[in-house]
Amino acid sequence: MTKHWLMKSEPNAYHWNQLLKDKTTHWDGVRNYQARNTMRDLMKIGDLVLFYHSNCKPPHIAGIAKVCKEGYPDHTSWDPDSHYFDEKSSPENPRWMMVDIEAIQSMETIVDLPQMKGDPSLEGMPLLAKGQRLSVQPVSPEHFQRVCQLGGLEELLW
DNA sequence: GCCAACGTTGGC
DNA sequence: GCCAACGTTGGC
Repeated sequence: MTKHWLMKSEPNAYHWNQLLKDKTTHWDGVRNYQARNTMRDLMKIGDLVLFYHSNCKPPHIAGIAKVCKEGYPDHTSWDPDSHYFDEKSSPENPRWMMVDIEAIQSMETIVDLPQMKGDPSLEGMPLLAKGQRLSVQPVSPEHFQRVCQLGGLEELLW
């Protein structure tokens, strides 16, 4: 059963266009337990991902990706030179996990946050909940479908 | 730049 | 186990 997720990235940290160039990337740097557990336990190969640009004007969904490698240790967590270094993590006892994702396709038109907030059929979407800041979060199949539709991808079946 | 919301830390 | 202090997220 394919599941659906949303992953946030600040455009100046890792831009959707970079994923288009790279084809795939490992989602390193998540240092939140709930998001880690989602990547470690729940995200499976083939699951679909909304790629969200946060902390920009306006925040928006830029494209669709899929999980291409399931949870494994985030090596940046034991790299002292990494911005994401965590002294409590080691190769023997990794504390943080990541998945790999692969770009599928850009939105025809980006779907921005005000648009999503104003769409009645996206009511209840976790992204839109007040105060939520999870960088990896679930999306219902219906909400995923609707965002694709708003982004001009209605001809495709997700 | 502001600040509300949230998660983590650490003293007790 | 509680909770105050602190740091971060991220929209505005």
